[in-house]
Amino acid sequence: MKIGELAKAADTPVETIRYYERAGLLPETARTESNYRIYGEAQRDRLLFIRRCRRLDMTLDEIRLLLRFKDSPDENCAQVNELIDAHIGHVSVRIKELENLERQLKTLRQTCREARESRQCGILNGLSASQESGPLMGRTTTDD
Amino acid sequence: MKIGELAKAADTPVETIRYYERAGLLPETARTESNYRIYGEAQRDRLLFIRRCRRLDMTLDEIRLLLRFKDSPDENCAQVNELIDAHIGHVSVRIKELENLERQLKTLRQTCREARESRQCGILNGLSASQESGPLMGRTTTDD
DNA sequence: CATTGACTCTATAGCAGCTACGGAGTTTTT
DNA sequence: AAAAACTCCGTAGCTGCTATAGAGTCAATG
Repeated sequence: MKIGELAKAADTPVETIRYYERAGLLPETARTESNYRIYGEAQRDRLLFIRRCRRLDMTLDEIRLLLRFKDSPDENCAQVNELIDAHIGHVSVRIKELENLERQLKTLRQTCREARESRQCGILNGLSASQESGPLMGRTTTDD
Repeated sequence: MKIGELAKAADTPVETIRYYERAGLLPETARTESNYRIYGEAQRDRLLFIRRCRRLDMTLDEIRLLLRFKDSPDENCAQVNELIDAHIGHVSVRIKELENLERQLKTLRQTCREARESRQCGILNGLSASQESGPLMGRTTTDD
């Protein structure tokens, strides 16, 4: 199949497929006389694999590693397990960070519940650092 | 103060300060005869404001908007409130996405609890898409 | 007073992971 | 035969920095 068909089959923009080739995730493939790329099922499966990993938010580097293991089925997969564990670790750290953030933002939002002049806006004032102590906890101006 | 001192005062790399200037977040500032940037307290506060926002994961575009309101204290701050609400929305969406991801990754991880040959690795096989149905739920090879 | 070291300047390139051009050639459809 | 749709390549853009290179400036030391 040609690149456009592959693009459809894997729901991936054509540009991205070429990008993956350049990035070394997809091998350089056969070409027609007129220099069009031609793909087979194996390549499509490989691309689907990549996309699946991307949907799990893996980096291209991580995916490269996984592909190496796929390409050498005799090797021991311990590193794959490690990678996934590490990835899970990153994700859960990020979740905690974002939950923290969410809490801070909501607290901040409380400081200006209604529209008013910017100079009195609790949010702007809250962001106008003075003490770097708590996570924006020190209330400044409030509605109540 | 010179840029290096400001950098210390706001715990921000010198390069980043210059970057913020180029990006229009910090105004072009006065210079010494020898073309060194000179900053006052106002600029330092502005930088601290920016950094505080960044720690809340706001984009530079969002921060630019907030700065506009800070710069015109007479205006109504409704848009500030909107921005924060929208930002909270983004963050909580992202949290949900990541929680989903975490669940998927953990499920995937279960499919290969011990090291073995790559060809038998439940993770690699699980990622080797076949049906795009569930969130990687279809168990393939398992340890038990 | 000369030299070293720390600082500053600008301009430019790099990171990730694409996305979007522009301009040319090819293939398919009408 | 002409038009539409596809493909090619190279390059530039996005975000928010970070890291060079090469030059100039300033403070402290020998």
